[in-house]
Amino acid sequence: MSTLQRTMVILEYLAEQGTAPASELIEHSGIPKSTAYLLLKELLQLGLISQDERGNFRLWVRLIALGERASEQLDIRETSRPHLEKLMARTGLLCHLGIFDGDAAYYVLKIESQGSISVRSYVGKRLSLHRSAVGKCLLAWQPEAVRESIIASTTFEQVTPTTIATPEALAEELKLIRRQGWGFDNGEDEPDVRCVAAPVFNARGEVAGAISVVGASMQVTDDLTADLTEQVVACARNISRDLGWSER
Amino acid sequence: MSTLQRTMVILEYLAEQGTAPASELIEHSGIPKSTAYLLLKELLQLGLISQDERGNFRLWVRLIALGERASEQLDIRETSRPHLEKLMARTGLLCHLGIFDGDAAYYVLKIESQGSISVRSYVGKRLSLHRSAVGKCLLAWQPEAVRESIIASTTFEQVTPTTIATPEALAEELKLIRRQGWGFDNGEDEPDVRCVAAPVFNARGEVAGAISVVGASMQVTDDLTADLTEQVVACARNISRDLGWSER
DNA sequence: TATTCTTTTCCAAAATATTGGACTCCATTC
DNA sequence: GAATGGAGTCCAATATTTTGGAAAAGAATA
Repeated sequence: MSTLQRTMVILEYLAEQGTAPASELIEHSGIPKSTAYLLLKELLQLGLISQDERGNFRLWVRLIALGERASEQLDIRETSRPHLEKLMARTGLLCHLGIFDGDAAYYVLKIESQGSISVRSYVGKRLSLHRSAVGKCLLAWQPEAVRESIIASTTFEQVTPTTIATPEALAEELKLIRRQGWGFDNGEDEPDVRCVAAPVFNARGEVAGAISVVGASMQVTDDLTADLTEQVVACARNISRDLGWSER
Repeated sequence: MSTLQRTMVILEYLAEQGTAPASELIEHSGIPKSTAYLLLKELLQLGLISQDERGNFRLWVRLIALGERASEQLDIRETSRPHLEKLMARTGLLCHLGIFDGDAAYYVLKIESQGSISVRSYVGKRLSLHRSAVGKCLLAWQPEAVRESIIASTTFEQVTPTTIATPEALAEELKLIRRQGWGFDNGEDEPDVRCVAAPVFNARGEVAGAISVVGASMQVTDDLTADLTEQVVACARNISRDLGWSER
């Protein structure tokens, strides 16, 4: 495992835990003690982490700086923001933009509704590709080779009663999503949470991201779904147009 | 130069430039070609950067995720936000919170005023410790050893007519800042930009950050300064209290 | 299509980082 | 105050990464 991979393990762990002592980082990462201390020292020097008076480490200011610049420079994020704000205003629901990376999706923009619901989400949240509406949308429009390979390497833990359980079922659902032009999540990752998502395309016609509205199942009732879907799809299409996409 | 340092050079360059081809990164960083390609490949795999169809690199989603978590977990930032919002409402000026790291200060929070001024700043912006109000405040209350060593290693380029030019002048000014409890910047980094800053202390009485209000010199006139200073100092004190600080 | 230029990959030698284990330091317990 | 145990450092042997140069693959031009 390279230094960089090890670094990511440590930073990700701190991102989750907030703060941790060296011993915990060593145990979690499995890096030999002596190397770990060298690595931590270097991360400190680079301002990626800091250490408080009790010796605990936490993420630090250089990461904030880099993350902020990365956000600003992500075109799709800035393009989507006004559209998602409108969508949120209309639906009153929590809205997200997610993008695909490697073997997962990540929220990169979150527009909160006033009556903040109990659904916990945050920018940077990692989403499974087969247990989230955004993930499934992103996966559905990946090039076939990528899609196949991801399906093949997915492990289908049964997280809730509705979690997709087999590669066949997933492939089938992705086909459905492509056909209808939008995806959904009916409590597949967290019970009682429902999402509707739609893909956003760039000028080259590739899927650049996916937007979703999220709500508790009492908010996203079956009656509402049709209307909601229409709004999400329309919003996604508007963003795509702003990104230079045009149908056919 | 270690892999991690090289990585930072590349990421920082992309943070500045937004996007760059491999050749440019190689030239800028001075990393040998073959190593650079290996490094870029690894950064791609980790989702720290991405590559568009033309081969250009840019910062990517894992950095957004890490930066976002780092922000959220920075207590002083969340504690300061409401106070700075109030300060902005009262003064109508751009407000910042900056923290110290190693040999520079960084903005970690920015509260913009409506009539957005021409002063360009952003979260993550790196500030010189001797040419900014926030930097000078942070430096003024560092432990003496740190302060001395930073003064000794500072290079005093004359960026504007008012830039502090010698170690002696800097030491003198820091003494003044400590005595009066607040700092200022009279176009020392950018001509025509004025700032007033005050230090924020944590429960242990250490300087944890500094807040500032920024404006063009026509906005921050001499008449206004006294009143502004009072407000900034009061705001900083309130934040310090929220962080558990108590005077003596 | 041939030619040139640029980008990217490949390789074995050289440089660098990593490692286990022993050691120091310091706080806590007996 | 001796004994225990955790945290952190140090070192020379070992493993890994880095490197320049050469070659391959692509792009751009003629």
